[in-house]
Amino acid sequence: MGDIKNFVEELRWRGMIHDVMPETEEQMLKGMTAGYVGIDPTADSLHIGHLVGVMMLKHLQIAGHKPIALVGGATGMIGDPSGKSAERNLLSEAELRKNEEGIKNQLSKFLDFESDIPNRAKLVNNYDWMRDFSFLEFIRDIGKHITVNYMMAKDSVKKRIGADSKSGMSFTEFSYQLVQGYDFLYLYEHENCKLQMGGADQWGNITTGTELIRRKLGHENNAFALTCPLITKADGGKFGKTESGNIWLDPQRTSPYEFYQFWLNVSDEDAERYIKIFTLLSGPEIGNLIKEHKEAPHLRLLQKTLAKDITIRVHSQKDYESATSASEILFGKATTGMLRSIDEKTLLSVFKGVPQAEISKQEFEDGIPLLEFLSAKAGAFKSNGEARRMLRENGVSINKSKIKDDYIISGADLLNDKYILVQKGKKNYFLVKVL
RNA sequence: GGGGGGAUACCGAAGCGGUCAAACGGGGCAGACUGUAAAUCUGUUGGCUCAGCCUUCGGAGGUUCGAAUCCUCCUCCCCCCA
Repeated sequence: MGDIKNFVEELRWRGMIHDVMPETEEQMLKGMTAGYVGIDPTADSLHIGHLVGVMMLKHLQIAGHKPIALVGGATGMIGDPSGKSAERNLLSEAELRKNEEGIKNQLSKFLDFESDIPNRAKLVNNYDWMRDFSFLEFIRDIGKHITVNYMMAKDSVKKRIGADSKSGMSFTEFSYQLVQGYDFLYLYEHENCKLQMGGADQWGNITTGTELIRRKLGHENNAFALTCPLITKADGGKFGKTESGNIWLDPQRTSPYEFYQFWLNVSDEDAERYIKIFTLLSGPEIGNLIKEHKEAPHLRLLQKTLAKDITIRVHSQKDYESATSASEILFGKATTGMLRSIDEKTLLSVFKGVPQAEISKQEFEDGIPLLEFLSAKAGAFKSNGEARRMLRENGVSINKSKIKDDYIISGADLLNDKYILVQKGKKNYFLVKVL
């Protein structure tokens, strides 16, 4: 340890810097510095949108600095107005604590909280210091140092107060930046934390913090800010969302197979950016990968490398392997015949991440209308109408063979005597088990 | 407290007495093309026992042969003045 690497430079070549406060780089080179990222505990799991912040902390630790993950128990009860057009629902304390627990577990896959090193990672919850801070104390000791004029100048506020705002802004939301700013002040004083990082949308909130530190503690007290660009998709869509919602780190919410598939499906353009952000591969390694990928784009080396790296880190080597073998069977040249030749154990492991449904043997033998089977039973469609439509569009397969609306499900369709594979389009699979 | 504006399907937004299950855009889904990519093109996007029927346009009533469209009351939101 003791070796300090150039943290800012590392993030820079990875394209992870949107904005840095002047002299931040100098500070980070002086010696071990603590830096933090705030995480909203809106759920008991992180999703991949959180991953950028987590990676920043990871790089911070690698560079020899001390990462602090701040779970925003208190701020999470308020809701950050940045980037939101409407106020959010408030969370109860019980929910917050449960969420904190889940987040903590996931973070430890990335950060070293355990070792006996000086820059061991630390997890804090701002609820613990905000809880007993009375309103009167707060406005007297903190609110005093920041003018409303200053707060109103922030984009996050202007957007909500301007004429085109649709819902106005509550005092609670308005106070948000000050509460977050106080977090920074608190960590500065108690953890000697001099840096706050976050997404580009956090710049305003972070600088309220550095401003507060300067005004309350005096000008010799300098705190720093660094933000990374908001992760986007080349086509303008939201990063980290799919039809079925967020991509979570929790395997209960997003199976390792889906997780792997998400990264594998990233576009070429995005893959080049993502691999720098979400893996720890070195510059030269990434340069080579990009070069190789361009020579044979159809092999999708970038996507595969990216997906592998993250899946193993978040899940495990084993999960990665079963995800790839499942992908192999589902997207490879597999045919109905091949499906039939797979033994039950393999079949089940392949479809571990695929939605499954059950149907009784009795019901099956009595004969079941195709539409009902596809929608109500298999769960592939929300309504019979949708199933009908998809059949018309030639988008439904059973056991990898396209079917028409006059198809009759029978015992001949059973794989291993009890499974039927329903497929909607190319990528959506559903496994029905006949018991 | 006063005045004005608004609430339409996943989102944005038309419609202002029948031809409205509701234009248009975005998003979603599917098909073609491909590399399980992007771009593009096409179809589709309330439900059903689907060429017919049923339930929808903030809520409750009313006018009318007929209402998302008119009237009354209610709820919620925004803006301006005090």
